[in-house]
Order: sequence, then C-alpha cells, then structure tokens
Amino acid sequence: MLDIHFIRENADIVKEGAAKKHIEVDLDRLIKVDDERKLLRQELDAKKAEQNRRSNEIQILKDVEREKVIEQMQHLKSGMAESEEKLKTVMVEWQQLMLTVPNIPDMSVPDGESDADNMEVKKWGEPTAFGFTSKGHIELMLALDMADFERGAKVAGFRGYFLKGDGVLLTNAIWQLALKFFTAKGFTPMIVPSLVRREALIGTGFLPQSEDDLYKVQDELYLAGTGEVATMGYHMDEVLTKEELPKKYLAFSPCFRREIGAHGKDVKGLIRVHEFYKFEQVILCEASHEGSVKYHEELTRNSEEFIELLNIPYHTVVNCGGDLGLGQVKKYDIELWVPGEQTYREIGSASYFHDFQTRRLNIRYKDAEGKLQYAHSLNNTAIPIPRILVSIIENYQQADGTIKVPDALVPYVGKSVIGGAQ
RNA sequence: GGAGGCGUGGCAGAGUGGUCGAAUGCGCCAGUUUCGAAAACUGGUAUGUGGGAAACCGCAUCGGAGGUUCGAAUCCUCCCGCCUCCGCCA
Repeated sequence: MLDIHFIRENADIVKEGAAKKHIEVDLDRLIKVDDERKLLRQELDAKKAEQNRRSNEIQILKDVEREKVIEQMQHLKSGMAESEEKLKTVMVEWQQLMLTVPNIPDMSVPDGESDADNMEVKKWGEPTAFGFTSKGHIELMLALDMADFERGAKVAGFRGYFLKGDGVLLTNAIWQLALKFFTAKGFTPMIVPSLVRREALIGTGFLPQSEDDLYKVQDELYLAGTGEVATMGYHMDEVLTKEELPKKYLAFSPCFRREIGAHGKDVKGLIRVHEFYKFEQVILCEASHEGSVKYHEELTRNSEEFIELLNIPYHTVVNCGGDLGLGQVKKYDIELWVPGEQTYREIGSASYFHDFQTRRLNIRYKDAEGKLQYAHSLNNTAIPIPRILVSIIENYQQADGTIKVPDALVPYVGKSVIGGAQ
C-alpha cells in the first residue's frame, strides 16, 4: 500500500508506474473518493465535537434544562447516523481502491510485458556439455527410484509426486547445506506456518488480487504459497527498535500453489508442482532506498553464491515491469540451466518492496529522532525443493545413468555418486 | 469438543456509565545536585488523523467489529487471542 498523501501529490508518477507494470488502476476515481472521504470525515468530526461538548453540559444541568438538551441531542444523533452511513460506504470503496494501487517500479527496471522481456544481467558458467545423449530428470529419477510420479498422481492428483530413496537423501543434504550457508550469513532460521490468515496475505500483497492462486481451506484460512507470508506476518503490528534492524530470517515452510494460470505448462516432472518446500530469505531494514538496494543485491548475491557452491550454470535476469508483482519495486530472478530443456529455469526471485508491505502489515520502528517509520522489506528464495533437484540431477548426470553428487553435498549425502555399484 | 477466567499506555497495574487519553509504580528523556556517576528531587514522556506558518485546537483509539445510551475502558452481542480444568490427540 502506498501513502494516500503520496498518491495524491504524485498521481502522475503512480500512473506511469502502474502502466510500466501493466496493472490497471483507476487513480482518478481513488482521488475523487478520497475527496469525499475527507469531506465526510470533517463533517462528522464537527458533529462529534458538538456532541462531546453538549454531553459534558448535560452532566451539570438539572431537571427541565437537562431534559431539553437530551431531547436536542437525540436529534443531532440521528443526523450523525446518516453521515456515518455515508462515510462507511465511501470507506469500503476507498479501501478496495487503495489495495489496487501498485508500488512504483524502480527506474532501472526495463520495460516489457512478460518474463520473455526480462534482461540478463549476469551469467555464470557455461551450459553443461555432455559427451553422450543426456536424459531429463524424470527419466533419471525414475531409473534411480528417486521419485514416483504415477503414484504421485494417483494419491495427490495432477502434479502430485513422491520423493524416494536418494531423492530424499539429496533433499536433506540440500537443506543441511542451506541451513549452514545462510545462518553463516547472519540469517535466523525459522520454521513458519503455511496455514495463514487472510491478513497476512493482504499484508504481503498476495490478496485480494491473487485469490485464484491460493488454496483456501475452512475457517477463512489459506495455504500460503511462500514462507514470506508468515515471516512478514511475524512482526505485524509491532514497533521494532532501530538497533534490532536489519532482521534477517531464513524461513522454512511447505508451499502450496494452485497454478491456475499455468494449466498445460510444465505438465511433467518437478519444475511446477502444487506442493513444495522452500527456504526463503526475508529482510526487514530501516526505511532508506539505498539500504533496500544494498540488501537486495546482498540477497541476490547470497543465492548466486549458493548455486555456485553447487556448481550449476545459471544466469540472473532483471525482471521487466510487466513481470513485477503489485508491491515489488524491482526483482531479479535467478535461473538455472536445465539441459533437458536447453534453457534456464527460475529457481528464485529476489524482490524489494520499500514500505509497501510494512504499511499493510503495520511494521514500524523508531528512527534516530524517535519518530515512527515503516520499515522496508525484502525477500528472496534461498532454495526450493524439489525444483532445485531438476538442475542438479540433469547437470550432474553421467554417461552410465548415475548422478555425481555435487562436492558441497557429498558430506551430507554420504556418498559421491547416486546409482550404480554402491 | 465441553466448562470457566482474562485481554487497559514501553512494562507492571488501578479504573465497572459522565472533564478518563486514562491513577500509581517501573522504565525512558531533560534539568537540579556532583569533579563525574549513582542516589535524591523537579519536570516531561502514546498513536493515528483533520485544520493551522506556528502556538495550538478538533476527532478517533483501553484486543477487533457491531449495539444500548445525551454520554461507554466500564453495559450487551459476535469475532480474535491468551490462561485454567475436562475430553481427544501426533
């Protein structure tokens, strides 16, 4: 959410930003509704002031005088009820409109409509070359009994999967390495809820826009698509001290995505699934653009380093305006080489939000002057399971169908090759 | 799932219909004192919002949303959360 004062004073900038993101927003309507809101508010405040004044008089008055004033007050009251009703209607629309106003993308964000327009900013390693005919991760994993997709579909439906045997060992090894790596970077590990209330999803900017992407369960609870939701909700309605910032969390959680708009995409394998597990980096920092930019680069670099540790070719792209979410100011995607598809596939997204999320979540801190400020927030994937398995398995496959274990993972897997003679 | 209790400022804790935005204590900030500090004393210490150049003034906020009343922290309803006991359970 943006500050209404900011929106009013910078309507043109906000409109340009929305256009760059290809998000429709009716700012003129919002400003008109806001005018009405202010006017009604002032009217009502004046009436309440009158009411307060007269109520105090009533205490002192006696008998007939008192009865007279009370009668007058009853009149005033019915007039107020009308104003309140009007204001309530206006506020409903005001709230709805406010939630649709996107954050403004950074100047450095390129124009474009979709992920096809994202621009490469960094490339690391060369696409893996094989001296043999390489296989896809599905074939490899099935042959090594690391996963089961047929039974996955039988039990869990479309996009269901089981991880098995060395698939689980490999997963566990990645988690161990991630914990060690990211905690060494100063992140506090947390296991966070996936089952969350609506407030946390509105606060992070997933609702009301993306209702269709979320699983909703009974009792107005939702299954979050990322640990970011609960981790940001953690400090909801809190006032932090300047000294405890930045807060750096490494959140682990199961993640659930309906992938409603993705029917027919990535129908097989572990690239796109409804249920997965993710370590997520989340940062809350002081309210400065320079600080946000600094931490954004840091978050991105952390993930790049982790991938370099696994020694998988990747590139980093800066997302174009049309590929940015409502609250995001700027976003980098890190994409790993997938030999089976001869392309890079996203394994993580690093974004910063300025105070867009913290305004909605009411997360503040006291600055050096003792003034309350909304903190800034950022997040980036640390590592997603099982998607990361795709790139590891495909890039590390060997001619005999076995899979070499990346050096960094060997201590945690307990062997250097998956498959073949043990 | 059943029964009961509770939710007040940074914290502790009064307040059960009328100058209550809220006693008191602690904490915090400033001053006096001191070579300096501690102690003591004095004063100040919520947030949001509207108006105003400012001083200042209005409105709102005692978990949240409604309601009763001229007037609600206080009474009523629903919701959320916490605690205790019983039941169930990994």
